[in-house]
Formats: sequence, C-alpha cells, structure tokens
Amino acid sequence: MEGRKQAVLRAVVNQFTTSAVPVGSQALQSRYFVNLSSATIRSELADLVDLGYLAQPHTSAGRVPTDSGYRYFVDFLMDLEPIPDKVKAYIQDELGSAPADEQGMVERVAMTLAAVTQNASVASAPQGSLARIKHLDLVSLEPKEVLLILLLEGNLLRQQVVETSEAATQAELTRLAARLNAAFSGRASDEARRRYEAASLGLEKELLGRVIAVVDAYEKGSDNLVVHDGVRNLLRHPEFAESSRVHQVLEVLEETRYLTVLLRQLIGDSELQIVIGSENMSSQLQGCAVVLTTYGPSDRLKGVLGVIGPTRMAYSQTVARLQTVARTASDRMAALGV
Amino acid sequence: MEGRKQAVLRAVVNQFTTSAVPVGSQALQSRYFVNLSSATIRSELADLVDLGYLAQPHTSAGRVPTDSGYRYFVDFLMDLEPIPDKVKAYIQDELGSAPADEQGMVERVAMTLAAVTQNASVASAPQGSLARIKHLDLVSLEPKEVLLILLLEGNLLRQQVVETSEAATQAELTRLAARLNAAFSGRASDEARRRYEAASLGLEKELLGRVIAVVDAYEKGSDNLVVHDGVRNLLRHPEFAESSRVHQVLEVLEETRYLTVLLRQLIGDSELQIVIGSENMSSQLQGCAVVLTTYGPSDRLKGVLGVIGPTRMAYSQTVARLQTVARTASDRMAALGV
DNA sequence: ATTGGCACTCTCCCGGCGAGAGTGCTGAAG
DNA sequence: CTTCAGCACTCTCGCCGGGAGAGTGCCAAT
Repeated sequence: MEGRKQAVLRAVVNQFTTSAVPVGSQALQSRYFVNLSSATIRSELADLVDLGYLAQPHTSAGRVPTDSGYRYFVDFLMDLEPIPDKVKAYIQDELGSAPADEQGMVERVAMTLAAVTQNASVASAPQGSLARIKHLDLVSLEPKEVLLILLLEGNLLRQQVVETSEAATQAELTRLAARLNAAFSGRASDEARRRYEAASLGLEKELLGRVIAVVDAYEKGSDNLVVHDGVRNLLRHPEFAESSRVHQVLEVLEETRYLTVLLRQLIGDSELQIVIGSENMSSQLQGCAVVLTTYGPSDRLKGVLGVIGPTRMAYSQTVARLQTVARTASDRMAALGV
Repeated sequence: MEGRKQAVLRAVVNQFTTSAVPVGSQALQSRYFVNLSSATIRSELADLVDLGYLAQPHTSAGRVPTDSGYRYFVDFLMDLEPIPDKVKAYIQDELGSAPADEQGMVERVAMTLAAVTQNASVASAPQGSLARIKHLDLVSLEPKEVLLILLLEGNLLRQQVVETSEAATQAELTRLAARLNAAFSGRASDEARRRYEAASLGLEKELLGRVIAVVDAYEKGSDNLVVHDGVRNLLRHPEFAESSRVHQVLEVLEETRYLTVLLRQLIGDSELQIVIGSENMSSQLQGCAVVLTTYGPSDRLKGVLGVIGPTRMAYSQTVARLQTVARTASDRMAALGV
C-alpha cells in the first residue's frame, strides 16, 4: 500500500478513535492534509473502502475503520506513544504499595491497568506448570481436624482443612511438619508424590494426600485466580450506550471459569497479542478488542494481563501502558518473591 | 389504612414487580379484584396517590409504587414466599462445595446469592472487632528476608514479607515461631502488643512489629474483603436499559473502599435491613434498593451480605433467599472453622 | 494526478396526526 | 355512603412527511 493511502488510513483511525463519529473527507482535509483537496481525499477513502479497510455506515456518512482496518493499523501504522510521567508515577505508586499476597497483588494490578487505560482489564495470577513446595505447616484445630497450610513457590498460600482419622496433638503435628519440610525443601512436587506412595497408612499419608490434591489443582490450573476490573470505564464509550453490549461483555468477564480458558487460548505463546473484533473471538465480544501480554516474577511463573475495550481503542496508548504495567508488576513481584 | 386499600397497594406492587409496566385499573380488576368494578379501583388508586404510596408517570398512565409505597409494602404487606426445593438444593450444593479459605468462600457466597436472587450481590468477609492469633509461622526466603504467615481466628491467613536487619537461619526462625506460638495460643491480640513492648531490639521485635501491623489492619477493618457479583443480572431489568444507570451502580460496586463503609453504615446494627431508593442512600443508587443481612460463623465474627437491584424488586423472594444463603453460609463456615 | 463544482443520497430532527390506554367525573342505583 | 356504568378528556407512542445538513461520487478542467 502506497504511503499516502497509509497516511489517510492512519488519520482516519486516529481521528475516529478520539471522536467516535464517522470521519469525512472535510474533517481529514482541515486537520491532517491541509495541502490536499477534499476531493482527493475522497478518492483515497473510496479506495480504502474497496480494500476492505474502511466502511461507511450509510451512503452519506463518513468512514469508519473495519476490523481489518484496525488490524492493518496496529500491524504497520501504529506509532508508539510515550507515557506521561504522571501516569508512570501513578503506576509505580499503585503497584509499589500493593499487598504482598497473590490475590491482593493481582487485584491491584487489574485495578491499575483499568485506571491507566480507561478500559476494562483482566488479570490472571502468574503460575508455573510445576509446583514447588517451599514450606508446609500443620495447625491443630480440633483433636481430629488439622489445618494444612502450604506455601508454594511464588509465595502462594493454600489452605485446607483436613479431617483425620486419628487424633494428633499440636506437638506431634509440628514434628511431622518439620520432617516434611526438610524432605521437600527445594524439591519439585514429585517428591510429595513419592513420599505419598511410600508412606504407610495413617496421619502422614492422609495429609500427604491432601498436599498432592492442592498441588494437582495448582498444576492443572483449576484453582487459577482470574480477576477483572474497570467495567465502569467501558460505559463511558458510546458503543456501550445500549446496555445489551455491556451485558455480553459482563457475561464473559463474570464467568471466570470461561475467562481463564479464553485468556490462555488468546495469548497462545506470544508476548503481546492484539485481538480485534471478529478475529477468532467469542461471539459475545463482537465489537470489542483485547490486548494481552504475559507478566510474572520469573521465567517460570507467567500470568496473563489484558485490556478489553471497544475496537475503537487507542491501541498505541493501550499497548504502551499495558507493557509498562506488566513490567512494573513483574519487577515488584520478583522483588517481593511473590 | 383500611384493608382494601392495602390489598390494592399489594396488588399494584406485585403486579408491577413482574410486569415492569405501570399498572392500570382494568388490569387490577381482571386479575386481582374480579368482583369489584374498575371504577371503584380507580378511586382507591387515586386515594393511594394522595397518600403518597403511588405515582403516575403521566396523566393517562397506570400507577407505579413510590419509594414510600415500597416501604409500606415491605413493612406491612409482604408475605414471605417459600423457597422452591430446587433453589434450596442449589444453595446447599454451591456453598457445600465452596473452598475453605476466606476469599474463596466469600466469593462463592456472593456468586450464589447473585444467582438465586437474579440481582447483583455484595458480600464482606466476617470479621470480629478483636483479632486472635491462632498460629504463626516464619519462613526464611533470603538470608535477611522472612515471610511471616499469620493465622487469625476464623482461619484467616495473612502474609507479609519482612526485611530483617540481621540474618537468621530457618532453624532459628522455627524456634522463634514455636516460642511465639506458645505465648499467643488462645490469647487476644493484646498479647502480641505486650510482647512487642517488652522485647528488646532485634529480630523478634522487628517481626512482632509486623504482626501488630497485620492485627491492626484487621481490627481497623482496613484489610476487609468486599466482593460483588452478578452485575450482569441487573442488565436484564428494563430500568437499566440506558447504560448510565448501570454506570452509577458500578461506580459504587467497583469502588471497594467506599463499598465497605457503605455496607457498615446501611446495616447499622440490625439483622435485616431494606433500604429503598432515596432512603439515606448514596445518590448513585437512586432507583435501586438494597437488602442486607449479617452472616458469619459465630457471634463474634460477622460479615455483611446484600442484594442490590431496582426498587421494583421481588422483595419477599429476595429476603427469603438472602436469609437462606446467609444461614447456610454461616453454618458452613462454622463447620469449616473459617 | 488533482481539484472545484454539482447533483444526489441518506440520516436526523421536527411537527402533526390518529390510535390506544387510562383516567377523573358525574349521576344513578343499592 | 359505597359502588358502578358511561363518557369526555388527556397524554403517550408510533407513524409519516418534509426540510436541513452532512458527505458522497462523478465529471470536466487544469
């Protein structure tokens, strides 16, 4: 595609992104191409319609980018936008003061991302494919009831109440915990499985069974945390004026089981992914775009971070801010050992 | 107010609740008062308008309950609706299979409540005014970095990464933890404060300082968990057709800091509270009603559970289901020791 | 290739009109 | 005093048609 056509497409996308109104040849001429006539621009626009990058809602309306128009824009035309210092500082502040636990951190990340992109955000907790048990603790609740506390790599706490068949005192439990800690330290989750197989019946076997259950849930990702925030931001955009659109998006966001899968699927194994409108997206997200990236404290532990908004989105700004949030959050989590 | 007027008001509320359309004298006559004439009903309606319980959107429209109309209805006219067995079973299932940790449980409760009331729900975690430390654990992360794990009454896990000024081995930390556990067991949080004052400088003092910080945050309620769910249900109601209404509600729900305060304030110290429309409610919730109750595993630990919907709400059904969810959740939490 | 000119098309807004719903009032009957 | 049939009245809603405005596509000239 020749240079001027590109420039026109870029101008249309930029203009439409801010005005939300179909953009006509005059508006383009006066604001972007002062030394061209509107007639020339009109013919360029007509070409871009033929190419499938633009569409007109009706005969005498201006042009609106199509999904492929946006696709071309993000692939070839987008210029990265620098982030204002105030926004950078805001991200630093919010994430710097985030709580040190998994849940609190992920929620804070989602909140910050929603705030700086003025769209809805989703975040899943960083997770590895193989759990490592960093520490384990046993607390006696009732004579035959034990609270099992597991600390996994990434400082993830898991708890389970275990009904045991035999009573045990706190002292006994403490000794057992110490023994298991020594055995597990630094090892992968297989160690727990091996000990479970080896253990004779009794308290230890019962407890190890639950440990394995927790580890399995983690490794299968079935306990994976997904949060979302900033739905209110979507409502500022005119494309969500009729609430049925909001409804569809909420169906996806509030159905967390579904959301986890969706995120995994969309991100594939790429670092940054932009999914626009009808591009392999669930039908409920028609008219929406999703920008995704991975983040996490280490190479092993990766979560997904995403922005959901209308296809008419400030892509370059969104990408820049998303990446900054991801990087800052990753650093912070690495520092905290979360 | 005489009996028949009450009956008419009840009929209007019931009818409007299901139809969402202003109800006229004919509709009432044919469905509720077959042996009265519509003219008689008209005069009753006119009286109810004078009394302030009904209003008409315009001259030739049917009647709609006012906020005080709803108020009168819930105070005097509401007949408790039995809950279908299927719904009861659903509640049992969902809460019976809920995770045993605070966060997971509260989220599940909110989800269930939203599902059975077909409205939005909010839930705050049960919390006492005085923390009790059930157990404490110290894990060495780096030579000078310790992960402090606190188990509070109610099986609430809190974690904190502590940078210490002196290095300590895991063995030393384990011994220290054992000592502190023995000291704390069964005592209120004051014990931690006392030991903190008494401790000389050094590792123990540093760690106790953080323990106190965690306890303080809990007791001040500043770490109090509030979740919401089911906003998508609101969008089914015609009063949320223009998304600006949704916007206002979301502003309240997604601003959790504000929400915590609001819940506390609305519930006061009553067991069940119904707040309708403009009754001492934040302006953003105009046109909405909130039904609240308390729940929790014990007398000491109480959280707030609420349903948010349009003022045109099936109050009796909502109250019944809310209370059932609250009771079931309380039982379940008591059983789990959460 | 670019551009001014021009006719054309389509949306949006406004006012008017008829249908329909529901009311309030009145006067008669129980 | 209550109830009720009858009736005129009022207001909304949906529909229609026309005028204004925005933006286009085409064409002939440069």
